[in-house]
Amino acid sequence: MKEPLVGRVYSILNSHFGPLYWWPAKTPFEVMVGAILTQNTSWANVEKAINLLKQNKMLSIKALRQAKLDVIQKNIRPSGFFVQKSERIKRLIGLIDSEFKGSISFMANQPLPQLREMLLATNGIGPETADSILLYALQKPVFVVDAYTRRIFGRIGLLVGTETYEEVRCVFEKNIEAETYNQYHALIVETAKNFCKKRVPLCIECPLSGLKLCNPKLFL
DNA sequence: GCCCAGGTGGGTA
DNA sequence: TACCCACATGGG
Repeated sequence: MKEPLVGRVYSILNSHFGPLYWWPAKTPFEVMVGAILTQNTSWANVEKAINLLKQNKMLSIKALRQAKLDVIQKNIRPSGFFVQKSERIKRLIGLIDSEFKGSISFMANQPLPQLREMLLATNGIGPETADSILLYALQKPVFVVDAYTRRIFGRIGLLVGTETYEEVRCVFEKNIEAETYNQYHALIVETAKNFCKKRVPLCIECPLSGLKLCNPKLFL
């Protein structure tokens, strides 16, 4: 079937970009906040919000726990959807406090299935946000599926577009090593940022024939 | 001025 | 299940 392509694409992208050391954040909690702020939002706008939070010494679980909603909203305004996102940040902190003693390191020691279930049960945390938190903040072996993943692998022909989130995640998790989940998602985002808007012709080596397939009508 | 961005949840048929 | 829509800012 087509699935071995998942591993092949990883090799191609990894040799092109090299290690990317994701997620772009200094602490696990910063990853969590970033994961909420980036919901349907360009990273450039998220960075503005993150920088505001840093400037105002708001980017800690303690500070955001104490902060009122309207204060959080002023800080995260550049990332858009700031009313919803401020509530989502509060709910995430509420989960950490009520279920994990307010401790992210304690949270990280809990088993993956329960963690994922609790995150998904939190209003405003869907599968992508949950998995970004699990993988990049808590170091759990989960592959993150995002719009870039669907776009790139749709163009390649590996996805038809009707797959559910869980179906796409399973395709990746079955075909690559857990140690590469972190780097692979980073490579996908990097690829999309570098190529999708520039309309670079799709070019990939066929794993069976070893021939390079170039389709000038298909673009990443 | 228009389109889109590293989603999510709620409503409707 | 399969669509629709609201949510909001900032860059191209």
